[in-house]
Amino acid sequence: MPRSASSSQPYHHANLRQTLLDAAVALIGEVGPRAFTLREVARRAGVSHNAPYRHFAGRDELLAIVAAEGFDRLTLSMQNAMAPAGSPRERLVLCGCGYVEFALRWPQHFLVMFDLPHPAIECPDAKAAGGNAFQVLLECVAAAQRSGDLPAGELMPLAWTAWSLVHGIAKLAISGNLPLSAGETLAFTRNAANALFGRMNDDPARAI
Amino acid sequence: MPRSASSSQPYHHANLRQTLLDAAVALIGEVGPRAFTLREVARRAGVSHNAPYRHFAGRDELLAIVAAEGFDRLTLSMQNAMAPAGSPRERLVLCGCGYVEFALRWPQHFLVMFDLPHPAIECPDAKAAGGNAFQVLLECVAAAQRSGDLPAGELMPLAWTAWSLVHGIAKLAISGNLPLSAGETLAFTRNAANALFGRMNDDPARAI
DNA sequence: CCCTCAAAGTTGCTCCTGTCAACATTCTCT
DNA sequence: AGAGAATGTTGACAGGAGCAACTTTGAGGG
Repeated sequence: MPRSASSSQPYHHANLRQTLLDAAVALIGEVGPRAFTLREVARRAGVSHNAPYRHFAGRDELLAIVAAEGFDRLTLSMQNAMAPAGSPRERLVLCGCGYVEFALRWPQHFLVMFDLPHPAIECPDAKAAGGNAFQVLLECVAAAQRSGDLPAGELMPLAWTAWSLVHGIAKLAISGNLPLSAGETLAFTRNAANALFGRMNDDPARAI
Repeated sequence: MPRSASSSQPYHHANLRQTLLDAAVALIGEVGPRAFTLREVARRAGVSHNAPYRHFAGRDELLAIVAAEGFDRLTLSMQNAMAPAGSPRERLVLCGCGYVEFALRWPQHFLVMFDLPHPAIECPDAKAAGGNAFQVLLECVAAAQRSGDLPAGELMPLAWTAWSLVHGIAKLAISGNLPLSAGETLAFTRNAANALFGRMNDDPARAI
């Protein structure tokens, strides 16, 4: 049972599932999620065109799992970005920066997460991972409300506003509509978020 | 030469080109831009699977033209929404509402315009139409700066911020991530835009 | 008024993809 | 060692993109 190091290719592929997922992300990065092809992924992983079906129900499920992976990374990216924050307000701003940073670093994931027809994302893992990510934002907003950095009105409209701003920046940036470098985009994000939230506690954003 | 009213189907299809474009928009609305199929469009237009190639270089060009159509409608939607505005600041807010309203009314166009791999959009018509739409926003922002409703700093970062906010709202709304009706979404947009711009003249948004 | 020609549509191919079914190989557990 | 489940492979079928060759229609020139 030569399962340790090399030998002549474990044949039963060491870890095909992850290999396929990685190849899928790479391929999406090259040709976009639309031109992405299951058969090409299999080809790159060096297996037959039907091997992926032993690990995923089909193309859509593979993409849904890529999306779930993406949501997990998004959660981490926001948490990392928030870490050095001082005030709850700064935490919220940095959380937004983490969101955009994620999109800039893994645009493939971002596209799969948000640009795919919904049925593809209806996989429980992806929905749960997405919920977790949103929870990070929600807690930021709630904390800022408790501390008085944001007005004490309804939680959700505030959270949607914050999400919309950073989501828009992320989307426009990775589609090439903002002629900025990655660093400039992050600086811009911070300024935009400050403009939105900096003085919001002066005047409650009315509920929808 | 019975070209006027009816007769027995002009056979050389009265206006296949537009018929195909309309069928394409309808189909995209039903199945999304990914599952959209040239052959199905031809089927719905009642022509053979190769007739579209007499009018479009291929699938991508047809989609690019749908996108161009979309940008034109977006321009109109913003201009209509702005019409009743009083102050330049209100003009800007209503312009954003027009943006979101467009996305809610023609989500198919919106998806094709922004969710497609870039090469598909590299058609001159689409780029020009997109430029026109952006110009409407730019002029709103510039006018608000001139009137003092917005700080007099750099134009572009302000415009990008405004665009990002409404683009994010539009994108999240049509992908079902905001649990709001169309009317609620528009009210929410107005509030969010007011929150962003209402007091922005107190403190220049620093340039990137 | 007929004949020619270009435009607009059609049929028929080739290549590629997603997915199902049946078969082969390998691993694990006893 | 041998049974049974994982894991991969080959083969087949339906459907889409796009190319080529053929056919119909409409417009103009003699």
